Amino acid sequence: MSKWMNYIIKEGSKENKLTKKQENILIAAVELISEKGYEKVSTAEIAKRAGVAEGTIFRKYKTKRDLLDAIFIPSFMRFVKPIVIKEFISTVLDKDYNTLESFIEVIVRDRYEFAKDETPLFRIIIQEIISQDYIKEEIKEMFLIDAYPVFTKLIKRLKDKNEIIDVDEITFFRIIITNVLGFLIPRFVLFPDLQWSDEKEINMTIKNIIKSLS
Amino acid sequence: MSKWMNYIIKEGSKENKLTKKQENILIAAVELISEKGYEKVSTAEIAKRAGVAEGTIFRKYKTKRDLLDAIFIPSFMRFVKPIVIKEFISTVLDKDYNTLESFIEVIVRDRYEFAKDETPLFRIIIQEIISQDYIKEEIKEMFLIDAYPVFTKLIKRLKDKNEIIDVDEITFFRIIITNVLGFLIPRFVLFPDLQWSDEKEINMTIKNIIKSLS
Amino acid sequence: MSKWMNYIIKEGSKENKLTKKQENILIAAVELISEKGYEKVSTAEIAKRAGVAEGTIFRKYKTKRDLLDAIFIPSFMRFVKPIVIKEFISTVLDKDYNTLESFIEVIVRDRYEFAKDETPLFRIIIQEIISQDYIKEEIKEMFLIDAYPVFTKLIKRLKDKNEIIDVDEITFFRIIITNVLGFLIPRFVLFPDLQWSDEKEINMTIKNIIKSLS
Amino acid sequence: MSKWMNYIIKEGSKENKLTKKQENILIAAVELISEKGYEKVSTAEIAKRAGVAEGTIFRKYKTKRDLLDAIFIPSFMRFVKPIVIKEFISTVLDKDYNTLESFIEVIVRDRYEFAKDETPLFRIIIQEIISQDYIKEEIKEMFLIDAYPVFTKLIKRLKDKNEIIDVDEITFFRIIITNVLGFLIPRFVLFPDLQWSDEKEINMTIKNIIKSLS
DNA sequence: GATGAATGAGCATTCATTCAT
DNA sequence: GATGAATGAATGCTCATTCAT
Repeated sequence: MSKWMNYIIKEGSKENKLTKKQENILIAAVELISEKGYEKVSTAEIAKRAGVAEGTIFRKYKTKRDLLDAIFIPSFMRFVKPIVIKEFISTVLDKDYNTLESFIEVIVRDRYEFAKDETPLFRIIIQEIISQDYIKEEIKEMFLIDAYPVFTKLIKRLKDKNEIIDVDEITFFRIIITNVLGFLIPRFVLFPDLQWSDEKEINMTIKNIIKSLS
Repeated sequence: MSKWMNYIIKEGSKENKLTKKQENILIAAVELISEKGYEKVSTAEIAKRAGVAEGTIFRKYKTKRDLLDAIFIPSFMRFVKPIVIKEFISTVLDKDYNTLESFIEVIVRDRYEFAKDETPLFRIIIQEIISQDYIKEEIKEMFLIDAYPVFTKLIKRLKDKNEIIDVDEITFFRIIITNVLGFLIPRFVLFPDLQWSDEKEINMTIKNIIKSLS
Repeated sequence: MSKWMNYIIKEGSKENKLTKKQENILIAAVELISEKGYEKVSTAEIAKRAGVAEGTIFRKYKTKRDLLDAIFIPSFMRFVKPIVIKEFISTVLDKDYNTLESFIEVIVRDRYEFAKDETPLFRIIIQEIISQDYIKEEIKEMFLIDAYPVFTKLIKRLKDKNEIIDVDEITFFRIIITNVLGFLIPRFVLFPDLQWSDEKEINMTIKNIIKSLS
Repeated sequence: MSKWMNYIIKEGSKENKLTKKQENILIAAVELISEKGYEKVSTAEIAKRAGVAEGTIFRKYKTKRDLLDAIFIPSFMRFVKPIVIKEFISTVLDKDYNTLESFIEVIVRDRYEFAKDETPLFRIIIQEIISQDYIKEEIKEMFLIDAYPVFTKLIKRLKDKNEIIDVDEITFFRIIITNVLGFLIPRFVLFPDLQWSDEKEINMTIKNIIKSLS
């Protein structure tokens, strides 16, 4: 089981400890939804692959949607939050990652590692962001509440060092997101079978972000 | 009605002329599928928005999937083929677009115009490519049959002029696709509401492609 | 076109002359219903094979059932009536077919010829008799009104000649029907592909009827 | 509930025990299909008569056709197999039924008992044989694999005793089938309401078969 | 907690029939 | 008379969800 599958299970278990069966349900759901898409997978199918009765899913998750959220939300958080939360950015800035480049590099590589190690979860995240409008609202809100003030500080600091141009917070965010997803979506969702030189792509993504900002 | 909506309708009418009601069905289907995704839209919903009886849909389109294909296939062709078909590339090369930059610029701007003018169709295309594995196969096949030989010539020519490095055809194709979609998907599908400087993004996309190739 | 297909068309034409298209509809309907059964054939299918528009069928026949009746009723009459109607029996009795055997032979051979020459119509008749309870009522009524009195006379006459035992009219009728259908249904509907010695079977059927009656 | 309705339910229960509701579905289906024919009965109608929700039918039987097969196949086997399987024929031959007449009598009376006790099932069998061509193929195959070799032995034996003429296996089979169905179809399917002297008909059927064979 | 039979609203699809042209 | 687009009720079937055991 992957590191993050493990994390989701642990997360869920803060409130109610997950049984082995509940674990299997989550694993089966991630596999199937990632392969076929949320709408095309039936709860009966998930139950069958998980080796449990059809009703068992609904003991823990009131609805099918709840089950998806139990997968999507922590995955999404893990993927997005580090860009967004105070602690992460402070840490980065306080450390030797004191330049723009080291900061961007950490972000890109971390996102890449996640998409690579947890491709099924990454696929689910992308599917959901595309099809669920409400998620875009959540992202916007999350950005405004959590990221905006931190970004203000960060931008000021980098600008003081003459490392970046005078950008507003939204543009700063957008440039990073666009470049990261612009690499990871074709790489892991659309054309995973093509020949990719990942290291080269990562470096180019980093450089593009920096160039856009400086 | 948009230019390309119009095109789909005209296309269909080569064989069987579409009635006003059949037109309304297509328009309603594009709107709804683009908004909610193919799986989440019911034929009853499409019929209702189109102002027709549910049975009317099935007079023209044998299945719900047929209806989607009648929208998807011509849109997809319009989006992808110009990169791929002989005539287009020959034309480009024979004209004053004789340098790499002019060639790339035409491709990027054309794709951008399509995604901008026909955003609902573009959203449908992306949804389908993500969820339908068989489409990836079709793209691969289309590439091998149509694009590969033309690309060979094009690459040779550009290399002779020292405009590009020594890349194989697949890499050439991949670099273009990745960069174009890496811009257009966040721009029109994921975060259409953010503030975008389209002209700047287009230029950066062009430059990134060129840089990757040279 | 077979003799009896021709007859059905002529029959219908007593009131309204059938057009060529209406003829084609009848022909197509007989073929398809005989092959696939009434329920499994759609009016659209019949229209297509007949080379007419879907609506055309309903100009002549108000409902699909009307169309079947236009085929079934005259076919059925042709098949059953001769046993039942006065004129036929009188004719038979007045001629040199003056013995039981000649009478039975005419009936059996006529029925056989019909089933052989008009197998599709015969199949439709059998299908209908099996599935439509109201037809059994019609047969009963037809028997009581038309056949009963004639049979009374016929039976008396044959009994006077000592050719038959003392049977009531219903039994007389039943013995004939059973034996004829007991041969023709397996022969033309159930197992038409087996090797059959028709002449031998016909003779045996005749003999069985006579034996049952004498 | 009849003996064989009971058997169908038990049969099904070898693998999955049938619930009371599933039993009711089978009973309702047999009644309705026998009365109106498979095509004319809707699953909604069956569900209503069985007193269950429509979805309940499809929990056990994936399709409406599966439901019919669950009724038809064991009924058909019960009706046909004894003529066809080794054990039955051996048993018959080894016992005191050592003459042709006793053999034929067992077959005819068994078939008659089935059609009498399970008339609805018998009606369904006949409907199906008439309308489903693939069943005729199955019968042919079953005959060739199971019955043919046993018939060869049986015929040889009877011929050695001078009880029958020199007939091939197919003819032997056909004569029995034709005569049995030629009695039972008019008796139980077409005109069940006529006055029948069953004992007399059975004897005549037996005699006809013997006469045809000797 | 777990089961799986049962539910019933919802779905895509069919098709006899209508009617404006 | 003929057409064929349009209809809408009905059909077989799916599936998330419930609940008695």
